Amino acid sequence: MARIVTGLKKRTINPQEKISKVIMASRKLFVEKGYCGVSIPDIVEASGVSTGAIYSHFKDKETLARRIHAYTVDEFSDLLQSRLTGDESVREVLKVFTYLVCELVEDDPIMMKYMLFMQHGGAVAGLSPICDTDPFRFLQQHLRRGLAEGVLRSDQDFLIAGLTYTGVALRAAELRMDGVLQEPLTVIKDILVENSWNAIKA
Amino acid sequence: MARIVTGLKKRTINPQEKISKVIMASRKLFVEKGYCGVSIPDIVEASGVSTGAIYSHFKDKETLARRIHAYTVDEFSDLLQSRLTGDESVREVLKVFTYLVCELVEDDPIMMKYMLFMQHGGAVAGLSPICDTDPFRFLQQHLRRGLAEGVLRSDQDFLIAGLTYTGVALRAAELRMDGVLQEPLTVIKDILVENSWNAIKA
DNA sequence: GTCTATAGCCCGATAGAC
DNA sequence: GTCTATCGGGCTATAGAC
Repeated sequence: MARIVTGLKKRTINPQEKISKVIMASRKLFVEKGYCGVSIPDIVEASGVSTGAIYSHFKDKETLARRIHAYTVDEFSDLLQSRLTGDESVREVLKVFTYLVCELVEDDPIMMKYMLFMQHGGAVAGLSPICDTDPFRFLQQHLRRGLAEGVLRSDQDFLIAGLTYTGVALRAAELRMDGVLQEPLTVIKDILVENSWNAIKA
Repeated sequence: MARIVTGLKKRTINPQEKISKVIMASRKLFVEKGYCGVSIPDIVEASGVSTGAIYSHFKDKETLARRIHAYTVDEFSDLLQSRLTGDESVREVLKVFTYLVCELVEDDPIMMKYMLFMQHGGAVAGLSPICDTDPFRFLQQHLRRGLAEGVLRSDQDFLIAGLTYTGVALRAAELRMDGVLQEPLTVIKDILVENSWNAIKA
């Protein structure tokens, strides 16, 4: 208690900090090796949090995976919302999405890889596909509006328009993170915006 | 050659048949549960081939995974080539690709899921990203030609044009296989062709 | 809440009969 | 080539001291 020899004490005070460490460290490991390829001892080593502490905060490994999933989707959703004021045109909203993806790929590739790759290989059941989460539904709303306003080609429905538009940036993200694309996406983001808009515009 | 009395005999004669059974059964399992989520006993049960027989044909589990990878890439490449005569326009080649993806999603979803999802979660090291394999390189060649011929917008390089075009069909495939898209891709393939061509055309 | 130690389980890979 | 039986190892999750 009163003993404060070094700053080390602090670490034991805040459990939230440990939870956060575990989530970040294991998200990184899951992205690199897949859910089943990561053991609890791996997480202990990478996070610096002991087995006991991990199990005191997460019921089991699967629960931890679900928390990571929710955390990441929320993070992406918040980032997208923070870049919008609410009165953008459909075209502008979509552009913001593409910019965000391009910048995340370069600034936080772990998070982006998780978004793109983690869902699949359904070792953990019941995770909603990333493309069916809030931020993507949000885009769909705007695409409905775009169709109603007549700025989008009318032979497609909003789902097709959405997948077409987002497919371009998301595939660019995949190729960049697989090392196929040498150039940072931040350099080519405007070309991607133009390509994907041309694909769906009226 | 020598006549065989009953069909049963054949099974023990041909080891290739077992190899094939193992590859098909484990590809399906890998797609469903991920590499690490599938045990050898699982494969034994699903394929009907015993542990010993599996290890006599594949050095270890990782080698099996690599054989599946190679088999699948070859299969896709062959399918693509079989639909081409060699004197199509760039636009036609690309259309053939999109059609193939759309039809595979409906006819052989396991194979298509493998193509899309399996690479990631690199439990097995040294697998070339699916987007960096023969069929995709082949498309890139045509896109170079398209740029040279001036039918594609000239501010993009062939890699960007390629990822843009293929991104549309591949994302449609993802969403369809995740259950987000209700309609079979065979129904919307022409819209996808039009969208993706509009994205890159001059 | 947090730690270490360990119980109990199942896996990958092999051995040895056929 | 193919089978069954099994070994050693490493995993998840828990127990019990602090």
